[in-house]
Amino acid sequence: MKPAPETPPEPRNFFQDVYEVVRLIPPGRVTSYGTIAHYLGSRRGARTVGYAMLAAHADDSVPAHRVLNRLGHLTGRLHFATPTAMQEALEAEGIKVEDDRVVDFDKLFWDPAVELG
DNA sequence: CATCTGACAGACG
DNA sequence: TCGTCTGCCAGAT
Repeated sequence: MKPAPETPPEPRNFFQDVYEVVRLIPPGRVTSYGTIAHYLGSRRGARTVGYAMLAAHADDSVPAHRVLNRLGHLTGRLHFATPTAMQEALEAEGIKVEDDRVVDFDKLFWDPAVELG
């Protein structure tokens, strides 16, 4: 048995975990920060998920444009290359966006806890 | 080394 | 019903 002086119960990389889940979001579908946080075990860690998305910019394989807040608003659109990049990326997948909000957000919602098991 | 901020969400008065 | 505060985690100053 190792003393594990600096090893928390589960040192899982939150960011890395977030990236994997986001990568699993199928085209034409969307999810929310809170849902991902909840799926990862941090119920109130939605904020950190948003922060992870910010860092995800360095990774093209992470479709950050499919992650919105719980209201279906494009909260992170200002963080993209251009203010309209996020909306255009969504529309390119067949998702309608009106007034910075995803239309039929409920129907397009993708819940990892349900879709993945 | 201490403090604040940030792409959120839920609880409380 | 609305406004305000706390919780979460990592990075920046």
